[in-house]
Order: sequence, then structure tokens, then C-alpha cells
Amino acid sequence: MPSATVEDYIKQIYLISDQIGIKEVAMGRVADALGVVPGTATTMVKALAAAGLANYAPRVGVSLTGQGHVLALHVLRRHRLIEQFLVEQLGYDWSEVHEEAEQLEHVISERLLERIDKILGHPTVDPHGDPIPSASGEMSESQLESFLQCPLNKTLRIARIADQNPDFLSYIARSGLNPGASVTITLRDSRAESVQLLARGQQLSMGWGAAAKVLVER
Amino acid sequence: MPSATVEDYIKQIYLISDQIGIKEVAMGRVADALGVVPGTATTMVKALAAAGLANYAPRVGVSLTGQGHVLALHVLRRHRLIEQFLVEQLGYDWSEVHEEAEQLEHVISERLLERIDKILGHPTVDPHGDPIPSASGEMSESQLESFLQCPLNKTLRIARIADQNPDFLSYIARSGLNPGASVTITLRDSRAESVQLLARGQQLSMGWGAAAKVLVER
DNA sequence: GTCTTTACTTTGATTTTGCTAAATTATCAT
DNA sequence: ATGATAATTTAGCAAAATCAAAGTAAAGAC
Repeated sequence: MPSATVEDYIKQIYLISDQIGIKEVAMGRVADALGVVPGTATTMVKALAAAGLANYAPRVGVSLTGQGHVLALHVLRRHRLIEQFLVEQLGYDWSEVHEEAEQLEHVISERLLERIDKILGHPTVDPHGDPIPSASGEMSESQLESFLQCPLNKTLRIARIADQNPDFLSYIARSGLNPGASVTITLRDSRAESVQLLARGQQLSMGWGAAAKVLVER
Repeated sequence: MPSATVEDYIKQIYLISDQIGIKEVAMGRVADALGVVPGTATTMVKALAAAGLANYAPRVGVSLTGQGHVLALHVLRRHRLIEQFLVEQLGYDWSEVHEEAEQLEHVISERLLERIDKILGHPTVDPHGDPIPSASGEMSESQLESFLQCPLNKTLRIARIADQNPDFLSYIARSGLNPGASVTITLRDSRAESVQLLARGQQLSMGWGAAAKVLVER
């Protein structure tokens, strides 16, 4: 059985690769995501490669093997189902479940996981709007638009917040931009890299970076 | 923060000491309980002593310090609340929750624990009838009698099964001797070390060892 | 009272995961 | 090209938790 550390590495490699849309992930990014020094990441990734979970090319980066990919989806499934459970059944706020899930995902049994899945009615997204892989490893890949691409002056529904940073999430929550809420983008200024929007009757403005992390659907 | 291993050692030392009613626990018992070779237990217990959690006397045994005692009760609280939660909210059978709780007890946050405690209505015993220490470390110490001490031919209520062995628990569950069920002891033969009893209308017989682990109240 | 058995301790090695610091390679501006 | 800067790898070390095997002490057998 893979250790919690191995699972974390595999999960982060998957997430980074997915986020930047490139298969090969640079070691620096891996080290950053795991909060370790680069040398540690190199050592660990070599071990992952030796275990058949990843392909490692020195000075190029790391990518997941088929086996690694399967593991990543399993870990993600655990993480996201737990998040959903904490919100739905334990009264947690959606913006504060990440840390708890981060711990639980490594020790929860398959059996408990499936029981939670059933109780929640087999949800397909977690409280942040992140898709939950099925037990067999499929994931609904809907194409959402971010605040940077979506049309102006239309009422849209927040579908997903693509970030786990507690600070950012609590800002989003306080601004009433939870998944499910309605927004209208009123203005986008590419020179100022700024977006103006209307949510809960309030006028807000966000920078490019933050705006890119909020995904909507019509 | 103590590691999962440290918590396990402290918990086992507490349980053994409680069970045999002696403060000093022999190293062999510790090693057995944790499933490690004796040398490992010696090393670990020395580390516990160095951390101020236990007192260690070579070739005599180990006992908990005040600090160790507090930690033991915290771990036990987590373990037993989780067991109760799994049974009450997740539909687990009381005889099969131990393993899962064994893992979860080391990673659950104080916050989640208190939320579970609240949802369950601050229970004082877990599904096996084991008492749950309060957040401040108090534990209701009711004096129950085992099948070996209780009066004959009276209807008694099963209060607690003082064992975690899955085999034994599932035998108990199949025999209808769950905590809360009713029984009558019909005969006790000390030469044969055997107890005859009536539960769910069925006649059963148990040996001394097994009978000692079933605790009842009137 | 010696001897043997049993319980326990010590020692040295291993695995996993991390670190620091030095060495290497790549990149980019001049 | 060349030299500076940044990213990456290598090498050596450390802590936690384990084991195997050898040594030691205590307890009971005769």
C-alpha cells in the first residue's frame, strides 16, 4: 500500500500536470507543491519511478504512468468525497474542509468511502465544484469558463473555485461567490488586468490571477 | 504533536494496565499488544520515558506518567467517539468498527471530533459499551459484573464486551449478545470452567475466558 | 547451589522521508 | 561565445520506527 507521502506526491503531480496542461512536470513545481526542498523531490520522484508510478527524466521532469494516474484519481476521489461529506453531514463550511480531508484521505478505508458515497447520493462534484472521479476512475470533464473568458452582462452560475488556498477561499466565501451563486461580469479591462462584477447586489473587482480561478457556467 | 506510533504505545500501555489492574506493565505484553518484537518495544518505551510520557524500569516494566495518562484518555476518546459515529451515522455493525477507528483516531482534528460528539449527543459509551472519556478527561467508571460474578437466574442487560478481537466480537454478535440485549445465566460450573446462559431464547455455553469478557448490569 | 529456560535488553542494520551543502547543467544577456 | 544566474542533481547526513541476532538477568527445576 502506498504511503501517505507517495500519495501526496502522485496527487500533486497529477494536479499540476492537469492545471498547466502539460504532461511533464518540472521538479521545482513538485517541490513547491509539497513544501520540500528540490533535492527531496528528486529523491522521492526517483523512488516513484522505481515503483512504476511515474516516469522521470533528469532535468526534464516527471509524468505519471498509467498506474500512477489510477492512484491519483483514487486519492482525488477520497479527498473530494470526504470534503463533500464534511460539508453535507458535519456542517463544515465549504471553504475550510481542505486541511481535514488532506489528512483523512490517507487512512479512510475503501468500505467507508463507498458508504459515504452512497449516503451522499453519488455526488459528481465536491463543495468547491471540483469533479469527483468515480470508483472506476472516470471523471466528468465539463468545460467551464473562467471570469476571464465568460460573456459580459449575463447572469452566470459559479460552478467551481479552482484553488485550495484557505485565504483565497475565505475571501471568495465572504464575497458570496460560492459555487451555486449567481454573478454578472460587468467589465473586463485587459490593460489593467482587472475584472468588475456584480454578486449579491454588490460591486466587486478582481485581478486577472484571482479571476482565472473562478469558473462559471450559464 | 505525538506520532501515531507514540499514541498507539501509550494507548496500549493504558489498556493493559487497566485490564490487569497493575500499574507496571511488562515489556513482553507491550510488544505483543503492538505486534512488534521485544527489542522494538524496549527502544520505543525508552523514548516515551525520555518524552515524559512514561516511567521505565528495566526488567520491571513501564507505567504512564500524568502526562501519558492524559494522552491515553484523549486517544481513547477519539477512538470510541469514532466507533460510535460509524455505527450511528454510517450504518456500520458494532462488531466491525475497530479497525477503521484505529486508523482514523490518529488524524481526526479536535474540531471534527467535537462536532461528532455534538451530533451524537455527547455519548458516554461506545458501541462495545466501553466508556468514552470526556473532553476534559473524565470517564464514568461504573462497576459492572462479568458473566463470572453476576447472579444466576436473573434477567440482566449486556452492558459491555471487553475485547476487540473481530472473531470474538462477531461470535458475540451472532449469538445475540450485543450491548443492550437481555440474558439470564442459568448455570455456572467452576470445575468445568463453563457458563450456561439463555439469550434470544437460545441456550448457550461459554468457557471461563470468554465469559469474563462479557459485562452485565441489572 | 548450579543449570536451564524464559524474558528482556543491547547492538547494528534497514527503510522511509526529510534536510543541507556542494556540484552540475541549462539559460539568457551581453 | 562567455560569464552570471537560476534550476536541478548528487552526496552525505539525520530522525523515526522497525527487525534480527546476540548478550544478560532473573526465576524456577532438580
